[in-house]
Amino acid sequence: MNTRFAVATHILAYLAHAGSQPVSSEVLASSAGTHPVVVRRLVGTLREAGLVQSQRGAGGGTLLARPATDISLLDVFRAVQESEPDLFQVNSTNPSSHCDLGRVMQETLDGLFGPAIEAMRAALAAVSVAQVKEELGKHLPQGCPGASG
Amino acid sequence: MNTRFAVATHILAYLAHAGSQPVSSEVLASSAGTHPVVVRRLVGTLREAGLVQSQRGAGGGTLLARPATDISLLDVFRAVQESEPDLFQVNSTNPSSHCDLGRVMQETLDGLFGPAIEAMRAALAAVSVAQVKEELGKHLPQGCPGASG
DNA sequence: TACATTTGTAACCAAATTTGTTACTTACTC
DNA sequence: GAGTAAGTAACAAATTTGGTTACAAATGTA
Repeated sequence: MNTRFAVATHILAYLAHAGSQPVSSEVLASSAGTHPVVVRRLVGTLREAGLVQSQRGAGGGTLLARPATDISLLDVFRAVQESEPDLFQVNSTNPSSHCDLGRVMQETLDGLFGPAIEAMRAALAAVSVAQVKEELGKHLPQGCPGASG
Repeated sequence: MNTRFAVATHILAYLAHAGSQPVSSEVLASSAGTHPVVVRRLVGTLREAGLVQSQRGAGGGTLLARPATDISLLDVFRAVQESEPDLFQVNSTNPSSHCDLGRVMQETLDGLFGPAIEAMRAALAAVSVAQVKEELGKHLPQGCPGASG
């Protein structure tokens, strides 16, 4: 199973809530239910994508690189899912010897799956990390971090 | 990488082309560039989903269980992708101890990702195996199986 | 009946992926 | 200098995936 996308969204929603206050990998890991090193790895990916920035040393941590309203779930998806969804990939290492049917099939599938991928991307692009934070706030019971504000 | 969806579509397009003539797993495997047993495994899944039917013994093989125009890529996706896309799953085995944030996050993500999944499903539902076959025919160079008809 | 063919399926292996973990270096604050 | 926290390499365990062999069950044909 692949939890990186969900964990990344979790982290970004948390950072959105923390505002300009850097959050340590330890705190993020505790909240996301994983290991600090896993968080740092993931944060590294998000940093390369320009979504967050980090500060080393005492009092350091990670914070959003731009407003939460300017980060869409599509940005997160692109950053974390190294390639476009591999759901639609043929076995390119073993092309059919006959007429290179493998390549033709790939072309055909690309053309037919394109709209599906585009539709999903559009839907993801329509949701921002800020919205995720808002939704989280609504669902959180009172007395939890973020529930009040 | 997960090639089952593409290989399944490949197989179904081939069967659509073959019409009422059963096709052996050996032929399908050769065309899809994989192993006959892999094809039989996949065909087994498609059979459970009611998309194909098989005949054992000499002259046996697999054929479509209903017209290719009545099999959508969404049918294939559902049959082959055992669960809904796990792209959007949180690490449920390790929920955040504090306020069960993990569960709340899952609920929130489900609500926000829902439209993305629905959009992709709708796009997949709009394409039939018959259309895939047609597209393949267009792309195939002359002299290949299926290029003429 | 005997035989060839083909599916159904179990079992196993190798490769890749994912997550967790330890350990260590680098950088920054006090 | 001491303490804190990120960056990163390395490794292990679990899971997934695709390929392969082997064999039983079913089916058509001589």
